[in-house]
Amino acid sequence: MRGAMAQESRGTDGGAPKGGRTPERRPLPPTSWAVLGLLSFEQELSGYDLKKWADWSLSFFYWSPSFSQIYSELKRLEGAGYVTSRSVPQATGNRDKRVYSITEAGRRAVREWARGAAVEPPVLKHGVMLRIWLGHLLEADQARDILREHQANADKMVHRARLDAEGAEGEPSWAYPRLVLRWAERYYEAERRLAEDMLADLDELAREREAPGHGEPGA
Amino acid sequence: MRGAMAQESRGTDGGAPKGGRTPERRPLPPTSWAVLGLLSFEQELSGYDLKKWADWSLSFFYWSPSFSQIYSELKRLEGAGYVTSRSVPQATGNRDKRVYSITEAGRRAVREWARGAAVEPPVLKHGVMLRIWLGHLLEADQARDILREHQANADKMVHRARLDAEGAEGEPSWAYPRLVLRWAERYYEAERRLAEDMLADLDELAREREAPGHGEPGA
DNA sequence: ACTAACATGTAAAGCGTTACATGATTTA
DNA sequence: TAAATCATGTAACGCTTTACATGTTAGT
Repeated sequence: MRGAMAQESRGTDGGAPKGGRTPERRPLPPTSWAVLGLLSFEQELSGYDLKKWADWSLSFFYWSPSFSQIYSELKRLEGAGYVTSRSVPQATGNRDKRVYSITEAGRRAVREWARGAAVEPPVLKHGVMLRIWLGHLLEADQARDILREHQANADKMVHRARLDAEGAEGEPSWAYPRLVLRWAERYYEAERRLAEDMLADLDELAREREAPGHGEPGA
Repeated sequence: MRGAMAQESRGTDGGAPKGGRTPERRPLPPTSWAVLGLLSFEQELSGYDLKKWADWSLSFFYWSPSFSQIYSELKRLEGAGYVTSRSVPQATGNRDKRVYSITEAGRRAVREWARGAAVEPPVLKHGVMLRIWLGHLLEADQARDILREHQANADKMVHRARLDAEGAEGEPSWAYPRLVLRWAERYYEAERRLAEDMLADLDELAREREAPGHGEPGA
């Protein structure tokens, strides 16, 4: 069974509801748009491929998905009629592969989302800053150690983003992803610099505490 | 007897398990540490107060909590024995207020967390960059519009962080929060600058597309 | 012989937001 | 008289991660 001619396309029921009540008219969550967005570049991708592409570019500024989330997003998108899939038997006796493509409706939907969405401030969850913010609970010099480790992490990201951006050179269809990877490179450089500034501020704070009585005379 | 006047302290059962099996030995989620951290500065705070303090500082780099989350976190922390609460009757016929304080066990726990947690890369979810990344779906100049609106948002954040940092001046116990607010100020300035660089890159991309054939000769 | 990569999924549990519910006081 | 502030919570829902389940092939 399961694929006479490597085809067996499934679930193109989406779009129009079949029952009396609408099955799901709620807007898709942002991560769905990210997956659909990935499919708007390439022809056919498996869940496994999608994870790789996401790690290669989206992970720097948006999202580092798990396999399980990729697969459930694909199911959702298929239910909405935004992607179709077909099963591809593997030559090597390995498990069959299911590859996904964006539909015309899907392409229209991402385009509308990308054009019409509101400009919202980025969401940042900075655990390092949370710990510095609790500096009164740290031991002497521990804030410094945390910041230096954070800088090392930022350096790694700079290099990764640079490599990935270079990998995108020459491909005209990746012009925008390349732009964003360049942005990411600079972003993590900025993180590094900001940590440097904060280290200087910590020094100043320590100096003020060693020599009290010099507190701003104006206040 | 732990308070007889306007007291009614509840839920100090935490710490040691009462049944045969341990009720919850899982580590607290990061947002719990954020709430406990807030309580490590001030003596007694209500859920409402906590929200205000969180908006004032944590919201810039970590978390902008909802009331419902604050209240459920407080319940969790009370169950763990990290905070205690007492009810304070309001003079004005308004609903009673419940104020929370950190316990010694709580203070020890946050301290250990702040000192021992791993340095993890910050989590960033940048919707603006996601849309630029999908630039091939946008209309001409739309990427630019998005970036400029993003810059305006960043400017607002710079001003807010500056004001809040100034508000923290002179209070020695807020030295570290003030440091982090200064960091936030510079962070949003950097966001602004990065958007400026990207606008320049977009111009360059447009020029390359108008005058083709100049593509890097070395490749 | 082991590890990494390929390949896809289910189940459970926790995190977090949004909507709902209630009501007094103060300020415009 | 309308809105904002003070004040606390429940319920529902949806997003996300983690653990589990399974098996082949290629490289070290």
